Amino acid sequence: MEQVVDTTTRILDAAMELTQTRGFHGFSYADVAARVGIRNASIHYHFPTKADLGRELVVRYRAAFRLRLAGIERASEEPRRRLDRYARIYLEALLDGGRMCLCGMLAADAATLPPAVRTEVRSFFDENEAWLAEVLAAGRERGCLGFAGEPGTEARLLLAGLEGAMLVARMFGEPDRFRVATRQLLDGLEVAA
Amino acid sequence: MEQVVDTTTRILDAAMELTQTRGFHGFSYADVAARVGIRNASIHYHFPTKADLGRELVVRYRAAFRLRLAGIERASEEPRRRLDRYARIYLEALLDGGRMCLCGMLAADAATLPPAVRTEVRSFFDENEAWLAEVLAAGRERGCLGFAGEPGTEARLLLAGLEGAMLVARMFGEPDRFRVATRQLLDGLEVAA
DNA sequence: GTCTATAAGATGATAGAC
DNA sequence: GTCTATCATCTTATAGAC
Repeated sequence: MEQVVDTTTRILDAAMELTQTRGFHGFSYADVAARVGIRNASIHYHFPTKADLGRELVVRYRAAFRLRLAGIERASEEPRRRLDRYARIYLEALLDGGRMCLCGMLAADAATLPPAVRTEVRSFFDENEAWLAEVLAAGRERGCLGFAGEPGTEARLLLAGLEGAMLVARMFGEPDRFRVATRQLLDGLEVAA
Repeated sequence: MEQVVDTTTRILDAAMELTQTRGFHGFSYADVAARVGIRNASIHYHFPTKADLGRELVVRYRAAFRLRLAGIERASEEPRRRLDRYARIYLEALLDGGRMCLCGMLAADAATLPPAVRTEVRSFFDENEAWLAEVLAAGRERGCLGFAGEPGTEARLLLAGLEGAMLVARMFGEPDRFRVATRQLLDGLEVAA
């Protein structure tokens, strides 16, 4: 019976959960080692420095997000439904042990982040804003979504709203706050009948 | 020539700036000591533990906010203008060395926060949501603001939007992102002519 | 790939002199 | 009130054996 997932992946899984709940400086190699069941020093074989680990964390996160976005596109044509499913990604993190969005958490750590990590986090926001902007633009063109201004700025507002709602909901340990905020945020985009 | 501000205040000032930019675990007593110009150990005289320091930080922040809210109420009767001024408080932090809202930052640290600090942070959000809810309710009653649902839930969305917009704007070092988001957020509350 | 051992530095905190 | 000295502990990281 072989290990289903390799050590590198298990390290990333543990580090991701720790980063999402405690922040990049809120955990140590010792915490990761304890969860993976190896020794502190062994992690350095897979990720020489914490910056390397952090960078890989976001690279993988971005890749996973791209897959989910592609999945959303396959699952539904309707812009509003796509936005619902998008918001659900964040809700799932919140329900999974009160996790913050990985990049939302790292954004809080911005000032102390290794430069390579910061670059990746920025790319995450750029990518997601671009995707949301396209969905919003398509929705307006179809006449099912309505908003003032550019799709790009509306996308930024939406993403910032989701991150902020996560942040506060987590502070209270009330995922429902996020649910309510999301509904309100997306309902506000519906075209008035 | 006496010291204009006492040491306790100067410690709080330094610790606040560090918390807003680096997070609660992103600075040490040594960092504070260096900025205040005293020794590491001297801080313990004023704040025995870091939890004490953190708690006082939020207590003072809340008091300062209450003063600003009172100032806004004196400065303007108009709900929309009150919201503008309210958002400006956060913008000022962003422009002052890229500071996050103290409690927004601490919300990211929620999982690792001393219990006493967490309680204070929650109170900050409760207080501000209540104030915003009143402004929103008054605006709707006057017919100058419009929104669906309860003033309380709209207030939460607004506050979460501000926190999230700060978080992302800071990540990019672009306060203008916050400015744009704020405008969009508040314009969306204006009643359609 | 994982281990033990170890380093060099930082961390929050305390005791006691001044 | 602030200092020096000291503490136990934790941190990231490296060297070298297995």
